[in-house]
Amino acid sequence: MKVLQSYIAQTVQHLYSLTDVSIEIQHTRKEFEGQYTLLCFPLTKFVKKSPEQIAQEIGEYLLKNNTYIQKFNVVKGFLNLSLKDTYWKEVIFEELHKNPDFGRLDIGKGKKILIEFCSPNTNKPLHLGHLRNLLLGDSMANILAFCGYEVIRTNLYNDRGAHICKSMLAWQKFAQGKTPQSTHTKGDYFVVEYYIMAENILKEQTTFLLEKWQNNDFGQVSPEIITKYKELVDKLRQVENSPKKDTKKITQLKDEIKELAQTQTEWFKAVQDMLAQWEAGNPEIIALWKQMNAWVYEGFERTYQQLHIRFDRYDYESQTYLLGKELVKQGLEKSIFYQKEDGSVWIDLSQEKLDQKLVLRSNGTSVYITQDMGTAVQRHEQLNLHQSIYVVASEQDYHFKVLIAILKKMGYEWASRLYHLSYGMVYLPTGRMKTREGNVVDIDALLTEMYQVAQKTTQELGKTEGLSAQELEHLYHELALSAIKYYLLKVDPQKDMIFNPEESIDFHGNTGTYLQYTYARIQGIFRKAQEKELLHYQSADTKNYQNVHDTERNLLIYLYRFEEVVKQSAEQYSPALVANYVYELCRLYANFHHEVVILHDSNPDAIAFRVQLNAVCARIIKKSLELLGLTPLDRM
RNA sequence: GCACUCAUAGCUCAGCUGGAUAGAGCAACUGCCUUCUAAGCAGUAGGUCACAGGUUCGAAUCCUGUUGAGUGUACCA
Repeated sequence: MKVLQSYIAQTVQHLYSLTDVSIEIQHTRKEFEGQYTLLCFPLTKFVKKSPEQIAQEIGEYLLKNNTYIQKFNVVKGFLNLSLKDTYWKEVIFEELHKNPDFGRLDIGKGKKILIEFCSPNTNKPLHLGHLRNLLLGDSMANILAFCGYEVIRTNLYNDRGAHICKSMLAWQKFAQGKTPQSTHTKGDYFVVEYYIMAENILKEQTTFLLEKWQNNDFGQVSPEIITKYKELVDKLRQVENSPKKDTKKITQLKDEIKELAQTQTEWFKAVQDMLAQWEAGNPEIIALWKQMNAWVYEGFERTYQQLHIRFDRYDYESQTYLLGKELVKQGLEKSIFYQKEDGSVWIDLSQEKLDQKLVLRSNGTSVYITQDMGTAVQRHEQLNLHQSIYVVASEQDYHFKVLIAILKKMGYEWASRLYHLSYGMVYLPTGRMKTREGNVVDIDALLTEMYQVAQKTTQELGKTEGLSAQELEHLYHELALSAIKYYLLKVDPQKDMIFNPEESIDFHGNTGTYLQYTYARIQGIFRKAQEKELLHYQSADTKNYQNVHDTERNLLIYLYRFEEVVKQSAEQYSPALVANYVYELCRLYANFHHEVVILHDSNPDAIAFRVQLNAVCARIIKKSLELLGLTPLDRM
């Protein structure tokens, strides 16, 4: 396409003496004859002729002067060009066939890039939301590495804070020394039981307290809290009694009241007390904290292994949450931040339309954003990074806008290269997942279920003769993974999506299974070739092959786009582009496979060409699958 | 209230960043296993690209407004 573009640029220069015009070429739509189409409309601005006339003139010139042009036709302002078989064989096929690394780029050569993904709390098993995060991060890392970047994969564990103390406190009070080992439970599932216990106690105590408050029984509650409570209740009444019922506002106010009551419960105070002890370094608390987190990490590791996802490093919030305070101090001196009377520190981002933002509490402790500032600066200084990518849910769009704006204001030149790879929510057909309501799909359970479906379907089809039990197990697991991974990755990251469990286990149509099936068929051809002793065709000369079939040409054109797709997916941070590409490629292969017989033909040149084309397809599909984090399967 | 994101077939999603008659899969219907894997292929049916304006040779795509949905919103992480 680039070659063609330069030919046309020369033509335009020769015919109209124009140099700096954009030459717009695209692939010809199926309904029309030809493979490439030049849009002549843009040229009408410079040449005082109709687009049809320009198309005709360029077409005639190219036909006369370019060896690869076979014929052309003009529809309105579209110049459709058909290229000779020699072009497909000698230019396109040659490059695809001779370059075993086709698609690999060096746009990231010498650049170090850090990608942070997953970043879970250490109090519950990983669920569907984490899965989308993990898959996006993993695939993005693969794609960037394929583009030449030195990629560092990191996972930031949210391992401290009140939410962690909740499960610790519940364990301390109720576990009677039980452990994951003693109960034969996976660590993350073990810990979440205590987290849920803690949440329930908090809920019970809150409800109890609210009932008392409604009857004006405030006990020892401080006057400020009482006034605040009464204010909120008044507001709620106003909204409820106003003619247009703002349900969103009502639930918001109700939540605020609940939160207020929560802070007055015994349980909440005990949690806060534990957090304070943790921060003070109480050895007993620290030991418990380490123990419980270790259980969770062990559980997480098993899930990562199942998914074939690895990290190069782990960051722990407990080690980074104090970072950033020094930066605030420096920024205060440079008047990037300002201090209020109560001692809290703020930044004014109203010029960026992001309002005022707190960066240090009045008691001098840091908030979430302070920590992120510190972590970003530390990473860039220690690792000499070119860029950082944060794979984090779209709920935090605002947070990352603020973070990047602050770092820019502080004068870090790399701040403009921080990128928030924001991905949309994963909903169930029944709505949003909520731990409390128990409609959470967690990764382990999903994998188990998919494994069973893969097993059942495979057994019903009965095509796995001769495979050992171990090989079968591998097959089922990889099929299950392929289905899930592709299902989540094919959707544009930034869009919210609905995860329909029934649809995701469907193995027909636009699915990961289909991709694997296509790949397995390709490999099947090579097995057959070996059986029939036809493998010598792999290195045979294809120069004499005439009459390239339509399906072959379509494959060549599409295979050749792989490089462009890789580049785009890296630039747009979207594995979905690779996913959709490889699906379309598999469809074209199925087409080819259906239309021509690869291993039987009266013409040996045809067999040679097709066997070699088959090999190129195998390579590009394999690479695409790997970029998405799927393990290509030779048989299924 | 304000900010950001989204709206395409009954459902789930594409649509190469402004190009031709908007594409797949699922679900429904019809064909195709005596040649390389039928987890497949071919076909039928299904659309006011939320709505209304604007920009221009040309708009699902860009701009403005309206409606609807989601998310966030100053001492939680």
